Amino acid sequence: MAAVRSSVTIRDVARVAEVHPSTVSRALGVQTRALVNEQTVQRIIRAAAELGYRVNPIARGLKTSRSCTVAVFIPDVTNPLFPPILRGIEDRLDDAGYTALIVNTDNDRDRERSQLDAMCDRQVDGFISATARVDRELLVAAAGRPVVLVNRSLEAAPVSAVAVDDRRGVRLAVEHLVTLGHVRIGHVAGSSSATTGQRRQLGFLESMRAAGLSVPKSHVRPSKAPTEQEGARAGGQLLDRVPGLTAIVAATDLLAVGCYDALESRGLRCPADVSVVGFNDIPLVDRLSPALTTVRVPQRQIGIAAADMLLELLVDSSRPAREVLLAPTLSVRESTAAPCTDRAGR
Amino acid sequence: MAAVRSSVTIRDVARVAEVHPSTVSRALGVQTRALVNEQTVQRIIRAAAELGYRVNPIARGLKTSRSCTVAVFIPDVTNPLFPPILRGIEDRLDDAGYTALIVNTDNDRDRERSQLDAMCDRQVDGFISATARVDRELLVAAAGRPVVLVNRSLEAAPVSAVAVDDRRGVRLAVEHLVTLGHVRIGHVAGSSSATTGQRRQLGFLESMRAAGLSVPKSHVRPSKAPTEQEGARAGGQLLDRVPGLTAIVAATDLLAVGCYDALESRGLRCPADVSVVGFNDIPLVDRLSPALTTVRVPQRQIGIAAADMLLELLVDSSRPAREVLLAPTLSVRESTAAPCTDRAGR
DNA sequence: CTGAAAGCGCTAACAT
DNA sequence: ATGTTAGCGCTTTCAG
Repeated sequence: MAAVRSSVTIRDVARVAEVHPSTVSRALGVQTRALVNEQTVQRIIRAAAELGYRVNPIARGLKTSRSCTVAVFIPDVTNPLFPPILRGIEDRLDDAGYTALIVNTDNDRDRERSQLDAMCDRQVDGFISATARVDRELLVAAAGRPVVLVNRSLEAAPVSAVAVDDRRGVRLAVEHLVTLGHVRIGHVAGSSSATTGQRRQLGFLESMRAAGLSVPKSHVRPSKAPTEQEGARAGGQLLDRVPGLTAIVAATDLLAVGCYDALESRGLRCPADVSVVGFNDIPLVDRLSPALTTVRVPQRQIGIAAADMLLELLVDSSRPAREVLLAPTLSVRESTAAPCTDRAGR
Repeated sequence: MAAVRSSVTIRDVARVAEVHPSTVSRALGVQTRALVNEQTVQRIIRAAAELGYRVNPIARGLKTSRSCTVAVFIPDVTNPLFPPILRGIEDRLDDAGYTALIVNTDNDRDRERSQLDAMCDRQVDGFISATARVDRELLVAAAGRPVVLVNRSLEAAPVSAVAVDDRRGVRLAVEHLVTLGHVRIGHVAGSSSATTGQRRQLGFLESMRAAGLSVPKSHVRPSKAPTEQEGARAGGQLLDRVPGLTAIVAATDLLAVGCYDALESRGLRCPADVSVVGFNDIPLVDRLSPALTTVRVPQRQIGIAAADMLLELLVDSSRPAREVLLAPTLSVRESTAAPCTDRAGR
């Protein structure tokens, strides 16, 4: 009972249980337990508990070259998008006895490369990557270890992935605006080098068309980074160049917040003059003024699903790659309203 | 040059460099390099590079019982307070060749205990803990490995710690309010079981006294958790029970946001009727309406300092424990203003 | 069903 | 300055 910490080895247990160390190993392993007499198993388990034995994963890892460890690549924990995903991943991995090693890449290619090497050195059993850029070579470098992508996908190679259904999310936003009576709707697009950015833009074009609305090129403005500054810049361009614009769908909450700034600096009000919809539903956007209408993404579920998928691959790495899309919902708040019918110069 | 991944061992390098494996080990170790002929070192390094050799930390760890790994305990990554701290820790540890293992404890005692065991099993070299509760026994269980506390301290034992100077932070807030002309100032206190909660409350009492202001018991309301709900509850009590209250210092941003709710539900305006000050300066509080005046905490610096401290201890575990307090600053925004001189029933 | 033996890749005395 | 030897704690053939 008394858990005497540290350095009780398998040999100590063997001595007490009066068996050979290898028998202890067998008795304590879930897979191999069947190979040993039930009586003996009990005796060994009792001895182990008595001594406070705990298996040493390092030693085991050296022998088996498995570490029960998974590398998780994200751009930056500090981006409020990722903590819930991370939490989901960690909780799930933890249940399965795995530990996550978090790597912040800042979307820096060199950093990604070197950390990938470092993680391989540490013998991680697999990878979950939520970074914007996923080079084929990185996957190759994963050296046959399973990889699950989050919010990204790779056309070039069949890699398992989990993501929110971006197109559906944008469709919810557009349909909401259309129902309110909006016709001239603009899109502040995310980076086109990110899968999410591409898909959300595609979703925007699709659902506008489905609603019978035209989308001249000028209605879509790209942003370089999902920041308030970029949102203000791109949103501002939209406002300046599209006469009669009454609504903006932003690819990201922070971009949407930037649109607030763009509106304010032009003396326009939200939602009276222009409605704004965000994407992600990060903390506190429900308390802005106006509270942001946004597409809610089940971040934690995404993390859980990604971890589940990786765990499956860890058991059977031959499983075919598949992509899971999770359904978003729309949180309607104060930043969207019916368009004002009588507008001055706009 | 060609980095052939996987399983190039020290023996392969030895073969190519035509030396004994142990010489390779010495030549590649920073500490032991001096013991071997410069020429030989060069030859070995070249051979290693050629073969794409990478040391196997698992094997090394088994031998040295060091893992170049550090466990970081936080309540929850999802709390916006922690990501910047985490980032600071990870960046610093990474520079030193260490990897952080993040544990979300949810302030759950059992979870903490079991994870502590798990981390010991994984042979972490040290601990950084930012959890609210730090039991002595946990430290004991750390089994002699160095520990650094973040935003916490332990009277009972001499443990190294890094934190923001809570008292000074609250003093900045109180002095700001006093300068604006406030006299009846209330405090929504954090959990008294957390060091930060205690210190901020102490700081409040101190600085009120220093300003010559009285603080009846009714001016301080405790909260059970740093959430908006608790802020609304405790802040509401303050508003209901303290006639003529014109300002609230909250122990946390989220508590402050809760105070916004309490004000609104009573038909009071911020800052016109009551000023509110928060603590931490988490993302987006600068965009609330009104933008929250709050004590800015150098989170990332705290993380960096904690990692530095642990790294020192890792080098020399006999270093005496010390506590480092980092200076906060005040971000004055819109939620504070001079008190209204003519007020109706309040 | 259990014991014996070997070895994962590395390091650290000890010897030369 | 380098080689020899032993072994970290565990798993896994292979025998019995």
